[in-house]
Amino acid sequence: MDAKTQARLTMRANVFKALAHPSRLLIVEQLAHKELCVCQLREMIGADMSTVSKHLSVLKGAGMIQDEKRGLQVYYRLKMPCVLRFFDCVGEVIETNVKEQWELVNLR
Amino acid sequence: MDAKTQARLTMRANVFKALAHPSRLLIVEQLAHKELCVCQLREMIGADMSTVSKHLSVLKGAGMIQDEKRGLQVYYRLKMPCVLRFFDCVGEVIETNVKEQWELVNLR
DNA sequence: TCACTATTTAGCCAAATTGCCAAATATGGG
DNA sequence: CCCATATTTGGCAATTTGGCTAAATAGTGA
Repeated sequence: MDAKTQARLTMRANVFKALAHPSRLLIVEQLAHKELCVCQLREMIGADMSTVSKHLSVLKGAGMIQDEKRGLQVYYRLKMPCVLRFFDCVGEVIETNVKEQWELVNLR
Repeated sequence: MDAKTQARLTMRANVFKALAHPSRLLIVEQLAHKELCVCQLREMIGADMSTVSKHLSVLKGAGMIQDEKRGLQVYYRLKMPCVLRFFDCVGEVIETNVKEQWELVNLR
């Protein structure tokens, strides 16, 4: 694998990595509806605020969300709504997996 | 976050986690064209065969690829081609990021 | 300025990931 | 059966990630 391909794939992998955590997926889902501040996301996720802040910085670092400070709060919003299209296929993958496992269990 | 939501998000995150590695992305890209055996993928990736095998088992565990043993070789193929649709958006995200960084650098 | 709130950052530790080597497993050919 | 090849598995060290607490930073209002 040449260096250029390696670089391209690493950048892409980083985008997926940003989505590879339940809390970060919840953040993306919620921001799909409307912008939210850190404290609102903290409530939804139920983790320490510092933890949520770190998750947000991961998503921001990957270019998926934007932040804007207004008064004391920092509001985040989805910058790349195209990532929402991922979820259909992800759901399809999971559905297929579960179906197959179900059939495996019912073998006789 | 209730347990059901947590479970749903964890399953989804696992699908993204499976794609969150350069070598595994290369595997998915290559299998999009045609099925390949481990040794062919090993050449493309340039890592130890055991390493490639482990990557393949991650993708298989996530339900993204299928394997079939024929003779000495094990051939893998893409089971969920819908994941290829991800790549358009991922490319868009990266393009936007790079564009913004470029503009930042050229500020004066 | 001082106190208060919202957020980020730093530091720490546990857990997960990655990649190699070596060993185990499976298959095909003499 | 014996040997060679293809693949998987187990084990280990190095690195990364995740989440907490505590400290630092920033904005608001008295």
